[in-house]
Amino acid sequence: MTAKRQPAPATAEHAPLQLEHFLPYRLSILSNTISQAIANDYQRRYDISVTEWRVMAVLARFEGLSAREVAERTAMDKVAVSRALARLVEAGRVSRSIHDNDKRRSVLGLTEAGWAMHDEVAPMARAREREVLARLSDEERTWLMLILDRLMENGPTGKGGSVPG
Amino acid sequence: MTAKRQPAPATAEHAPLQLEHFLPYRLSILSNTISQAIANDYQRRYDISVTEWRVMAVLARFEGLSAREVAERTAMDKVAVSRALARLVEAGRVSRSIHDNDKRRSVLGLTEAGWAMHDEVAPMARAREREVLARLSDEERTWLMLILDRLMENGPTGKGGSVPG
DNA sequence: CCTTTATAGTTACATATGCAACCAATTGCA
DNA sequence: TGCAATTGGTTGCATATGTAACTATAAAGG
Repeated sequence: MTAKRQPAPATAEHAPLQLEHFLPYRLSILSNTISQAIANDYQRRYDISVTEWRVMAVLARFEGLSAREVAERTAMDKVAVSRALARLVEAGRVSRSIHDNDKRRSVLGLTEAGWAMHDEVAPMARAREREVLARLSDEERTWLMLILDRLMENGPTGKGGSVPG
Repeated sequence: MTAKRQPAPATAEHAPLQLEHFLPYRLSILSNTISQAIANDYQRRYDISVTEWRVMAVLARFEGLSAREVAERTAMDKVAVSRALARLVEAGRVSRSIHDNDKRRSVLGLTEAGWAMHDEVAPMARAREREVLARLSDEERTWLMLILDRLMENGPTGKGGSVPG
């Protein structure tokens, strides 16, 4: 009959991770929960996924990008972008034409309907972000931004490229 | 060369999101990149996924948990845990028996092989974490921990507990 | 020109994940 | 007891995502 629930006796020899203090784990929980909370605001209403929304957000700022450029700006891979675009074009939210001087490239932009949706979702997303940041003091917010900049410069692992794969 | 991509003319009227400064987006990139970097260290070598590793990490600290308790401690849902356990038991890394007084519950723990793997992977994971944190000053590290605590207390959206236990 | 190599984007397949329905053991309570 | 409600866990199905292979243009070099 072994002891009940305490940290396993093996602890001393094995030095297990404390997941709840482990940075990657905490970031993952935090990130998922926040993104999910925002997504809930629009996913059902507009039948759109997070990746699709990100593509729209980029196209709202940069008119006429190609799919590859969208991939760069969203840090998504090109397959994900391709699929998101297929759905968005199908739904009439994004327009796609072919580049004049390079028939491989597409030229992308939001349609009227795309803009209409964007103009409803963007403020909701910003509101959620404010809600989260409201839990912090001014000082903490300043540090957070600084720290994120630091962690992400040259890619989060410092190895160079981001999102290894 | 065509003019460098400017914010679309529509910007003024539509106030698009600046994804690269949007907290949820940045967290998501950072989190994925770090987790992926760590996962690369062990995924191929041991044929194990991030969720499986998390289950093992919890079982390394708490011997004899049930599947539901593992789910609580990892913030994964019970289906994910069930599937991770199926693979881990199959691979001989986790032992599963039935609770004496409640035949629904399983009683889980690492096997010899499980411990052996754990003892190789845990130090690598910790090393990666240190690598990331090394980009910050002592002061920044302190703030980061504080800020994460703050953002995650009562669940990241402030709506309800998400990492109980 | 013709061949080689690179680039934009799509498709196919295999795996992962989320949700709902489900089975079985347990508990609550009339 | 006996039956409804609850809980631990698994399974099925529908989606999502990553990797590699593929098509089509384009660029580079003989």
